Amino acid sequence: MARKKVKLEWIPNDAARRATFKKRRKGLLKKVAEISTLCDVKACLVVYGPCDPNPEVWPSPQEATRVLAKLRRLPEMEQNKKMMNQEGFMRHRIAKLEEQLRKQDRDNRELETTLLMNQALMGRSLQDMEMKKLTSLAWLVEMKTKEIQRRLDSLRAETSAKVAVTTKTEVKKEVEAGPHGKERTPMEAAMEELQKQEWFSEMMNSHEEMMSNVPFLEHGSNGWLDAYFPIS
Amino acid sequence: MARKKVKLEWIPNDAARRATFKKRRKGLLKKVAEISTLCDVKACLVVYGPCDPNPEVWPSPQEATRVLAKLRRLPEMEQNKKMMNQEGFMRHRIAKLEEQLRKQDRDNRELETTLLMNQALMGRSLQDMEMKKLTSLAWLVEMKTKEIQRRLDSLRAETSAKVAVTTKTEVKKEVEAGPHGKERTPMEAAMEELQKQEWFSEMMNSHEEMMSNVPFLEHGSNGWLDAYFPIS
DNA sequence: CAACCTATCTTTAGCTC
DNA sequence: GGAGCTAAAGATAGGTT
Repeated sequence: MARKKVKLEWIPNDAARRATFKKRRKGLLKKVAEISTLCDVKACLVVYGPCDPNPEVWPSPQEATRVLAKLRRLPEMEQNKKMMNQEGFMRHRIAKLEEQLRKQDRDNRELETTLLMNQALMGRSLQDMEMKKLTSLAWLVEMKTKEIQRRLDSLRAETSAKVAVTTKTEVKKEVEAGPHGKERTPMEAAMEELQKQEWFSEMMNSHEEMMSNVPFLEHGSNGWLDAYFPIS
Repeated sequence: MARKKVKLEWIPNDAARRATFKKRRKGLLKKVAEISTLCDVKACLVVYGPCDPNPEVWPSPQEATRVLAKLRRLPEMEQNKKMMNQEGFMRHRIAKLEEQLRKQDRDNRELETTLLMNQALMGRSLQDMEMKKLTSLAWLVEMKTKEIQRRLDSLRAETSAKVAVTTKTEVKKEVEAGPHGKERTPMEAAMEELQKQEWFSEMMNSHEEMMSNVPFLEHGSNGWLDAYFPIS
């Protein structure tokens, strides 16, 4: 942008590239902050450095994560509406899952808030908060914590009762019943096929690890599932 | 930035704010793309509009998701370390809250995955698949079908020739049970499933028209076909 | 409301230290 | 490598059509 017009292409010179990167990243951050202030909109920016494994994030990892969370949910809802509705029961299940997701999201945010409160409390107390205020605030936080704890517990109970059983078991039963049942739906048939895939069983058996390693959307726009199980 | 210097604060005027928003968002997107190109770094940007529920995303929802996914795993124990530790118990509570948060996050992702699976199974892949690919797929399946048919026929013939003595009905049963039995190949299984799909039948019924559009031979390698329908 | 205009403000490439 | 400088390139506020 100056002294010489630069072509929009990879800068071969190592030093020049790093310099440009630093300058521009700084500029970007400023711009994002500006639009966010001027127009009062939510926004987030993540820039990975060429070397540094942890990226520059704006406005904060928490916000960014939350912002992204919405991203995941909304686009998919749209697609569902467009799906051929010949399988209403499926849609019903999906709707239920989505509702659960939203619920968990709310809880998540609540937790985040509490966390933030605690952090803020801690930070401030170290600086300028008098003991009195600290005490009362601590009390407030305590209450809040317990309240959340109660909610979590009940949710957990409710969930393991209604949800976990409903979701996982139901699906499993359906699939297993497939060959013996009467008219298994295409989806059920597909599920049955799915279960025969080695990778699938492995996945289902190691949820924990799976979650962190799922190559979620690394394939084309269709997502990885298409590659593994495209037909149905 | 022009004509008049604007203070960095909320723009009260509604129209002006929206105008600024549009312009600046555009600019931002460009900048992000630029730094990404010039310095070859991963980056993503999400900007929510004031009204529009779905945000502007760069470079793509998928990429953004992936970029932010990393963010989730690494982040912030760093900031906490910087806090002076004269209040260890507080830190302890915070740690606990964070753990809860992480757990909920895992659950969230689990739900998301389940949801995705359901959606995918419901036919998302079908919807997204372009006609060309479908056509080619149909062609391939056609070939496979015939191949299997031939195999069946020859087997049938061979059997009835050699084992004419044996109970014919028995042999016949065996043969026909072949594709449906335990030893059917993945491909055969897939075939079987395919045949149950309505869209598939329709396609096979309008075979003539399809054949004129098959781009199959133009593909250098099998490309995506392998993914969709691996040749066993 | 979008497209275009342009004076003015902001960013930044290339240099120097 | 980073800090500072400056001139050129780029972004854009406010206005016009």
